[in-house]
Amino acid sequence: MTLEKYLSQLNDAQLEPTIQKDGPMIIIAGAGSGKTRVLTYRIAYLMSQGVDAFSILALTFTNKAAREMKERIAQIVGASEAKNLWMGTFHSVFAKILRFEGHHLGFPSNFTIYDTQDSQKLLGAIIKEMGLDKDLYKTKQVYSRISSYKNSLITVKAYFNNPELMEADAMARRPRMGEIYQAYVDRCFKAGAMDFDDLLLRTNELLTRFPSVLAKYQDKFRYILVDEYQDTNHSQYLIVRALADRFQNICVVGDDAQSIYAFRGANINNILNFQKDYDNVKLYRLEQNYRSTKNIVGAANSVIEHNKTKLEKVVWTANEEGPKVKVHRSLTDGDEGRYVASTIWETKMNEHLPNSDFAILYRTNAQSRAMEDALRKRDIPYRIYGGLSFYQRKEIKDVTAYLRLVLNTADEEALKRVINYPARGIGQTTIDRLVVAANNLNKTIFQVLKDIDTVDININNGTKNKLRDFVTLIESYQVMNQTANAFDLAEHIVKSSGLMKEFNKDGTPEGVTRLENVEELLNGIKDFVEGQLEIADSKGDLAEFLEDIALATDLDGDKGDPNHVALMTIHLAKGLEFNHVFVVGLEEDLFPSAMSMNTRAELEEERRLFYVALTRAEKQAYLTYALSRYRWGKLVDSEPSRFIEEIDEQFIENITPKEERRINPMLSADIFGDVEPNKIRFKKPVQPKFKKKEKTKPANFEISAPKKLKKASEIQAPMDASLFGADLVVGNRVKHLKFGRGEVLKIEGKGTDIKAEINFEFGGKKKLLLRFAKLEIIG
DNA sequence: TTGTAGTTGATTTTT
DNA sequence: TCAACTACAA
Repeated sequence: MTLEKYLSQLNDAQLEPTIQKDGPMIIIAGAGSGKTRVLTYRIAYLMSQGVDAFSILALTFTNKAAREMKERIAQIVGASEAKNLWMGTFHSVFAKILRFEGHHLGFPSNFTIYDTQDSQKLLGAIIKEMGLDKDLYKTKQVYSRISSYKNSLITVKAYFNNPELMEADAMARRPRMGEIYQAYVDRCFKAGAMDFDDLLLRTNELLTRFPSVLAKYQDKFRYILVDEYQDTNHSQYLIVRALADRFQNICVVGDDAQSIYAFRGANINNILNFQKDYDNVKLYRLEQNYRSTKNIVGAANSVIEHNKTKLEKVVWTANEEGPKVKVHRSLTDGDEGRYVASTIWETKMNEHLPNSDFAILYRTNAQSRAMEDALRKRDIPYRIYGGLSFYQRKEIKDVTAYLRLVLNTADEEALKRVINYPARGIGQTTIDRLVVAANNLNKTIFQVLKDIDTVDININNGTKNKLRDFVTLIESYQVMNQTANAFDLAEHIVKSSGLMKEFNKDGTPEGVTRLENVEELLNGIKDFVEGQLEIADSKGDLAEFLEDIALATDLDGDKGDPNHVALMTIHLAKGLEFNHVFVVGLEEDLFPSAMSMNTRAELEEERRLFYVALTRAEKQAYLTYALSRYRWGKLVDSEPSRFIEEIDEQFIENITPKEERRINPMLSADIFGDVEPNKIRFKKPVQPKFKKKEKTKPANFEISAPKKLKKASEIQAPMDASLFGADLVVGNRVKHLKFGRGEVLKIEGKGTDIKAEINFEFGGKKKLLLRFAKLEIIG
């Protein structure tokens, strides 16, 4: 397909910014208005106009968004050209640049990236070393304080020059914040480590202090595109400004109504004031929503109307009206889960939908449990996104800490993590003394370890021997790293360090899972090494792998069976879409969160978050809430969220759960008896205490549903058989969205259950249900 | 120095 | 509720 054909898919509003080649421009893109399409086609268009892929920089909010966009561009311009684009998150792109240029700032090219955990551990250690009260200086709070300094480009020096900031900290009874900040920055520097915020802050430092470096990258990135501009913080804003300053070919895309990261420093003014930052800014609006039904768009619009701070725009849709947004009330969070699970079950069976058409979105990760339990009872496959990501699990961090240390022996957090794990008889006292010695001598801990014989330190000879053994161990890994690839090294480390034995030791189910996770990590390294070898200028070495995982999120690398219900926080769901979306836990103090109701700005952010949630839905949105919910292990009463009330009534339908009345006559009489069907009562009802929430569950409810379903699928079966797989035979070559090309090995089953075993290029042999798998026959 | 029992405190969101 | 940290005994 030619580029013209692609461009012809766009409407006028989309086409204009797509082929606007030069100059500063801003695209205000409403939810579901096809902004990703505009961005990808625009990049393809630029390349068709002779712009070198190497000089295009596209910054996205997640790695996943970057990867998907790159894939789509590859389809248009070819993979080899698309490969040369600079496309990724702010963090990953500038981490790469810092590896090249970090030496200007005194950082080694193999610097470590500290994750939140590393940073907080280091801060905890510093607070302890300084002899401060840990209840007053809570590591989490100190960390977020420092993070916000960094995001606002307040360096240690700037901090001490700013009496207001110092006073604010003193008022918060933390007068020594500045010293902690200083110590933290020093220690990171000495460890050859940068935290997430440093990746941006140090980039700024690099571009400001070294004009030649700035000029180099200004000249390189002649066209800059920034997605999700409403979520950029001050630090990111300055980087973009600096780089775009020379050619001013800057295109930012965003939606102020979807700004949901102010809590971590995103500045909505970046998008509101963009037109003031550059001359002759072209403004485009994408207001037609292609994603959702009229009812969903209408409901979302009526909610966001309540916000005062916003850019004017009218999101509309030509899509069908669709069903109304359904609002459901439950007694408890457990009932809420059962309602969601049974609705998914019925809908997917009645309408023959794959699990992947459904998503459950919530405000806090803790809410996933009730949903999980209910889905598991009904055998509905699901996947939880976010939460504790794979790479943050203890056993994974244990392994990667060894890898980090091999690469960068200055990495203090990695060293502290592994020096006595598995146990080697090197205790806390010894480590404390080592840290003190390292600080006094201005050496890294590893250097002190290497010089343990000459350093004046109060450690007995037995322990010294253990320390020497440890040094020898790490150095042997370093030698191996010279020649072996990342996989062989990692495997060797897991076996020889005693980690494997340690994980093997306990036979508990958790221990087994841990082992499996380590195995998965090793497989991941193997895949990475093999994948990287195909890329020309990549060695497939350890450093690249570590950088990859340091910046990876759980949303990345969506492995396994793709046909599952998605569970995630609303924040994670941004940019995604699903046919059926359940937004659960719509209760005051939960959503909006109790911690975000102090100021109008905070509440408006919660409302934008709700707007994002609602606009994820294509066909049907459900809003659910419970009258009481377990929080902190206690059953607490809750009121419906104000956001439900804010939706224009014409777009919603209140579902009165019949089974609630049936099994709880007392309830229907006392509480709901006088409620009209389509009206929700917003006064807090007098709540009888239900102790045994499990027992109140109607027993026949779960049994009746599957029966009904079977019938439905039987009726549909003959029709389906003719639709799916009829023309697929063994030996066919097929193409799958996720697994790529493959060959059909076997076809089995009949009716709706017709399955094919296919050997894919990515992922190997898979059995797929043809009624769900969207296969394209290619030969 | 190690292991365990008991206590605490956190649940807002994440690159 | 539960994980993570602390204090204490061996």
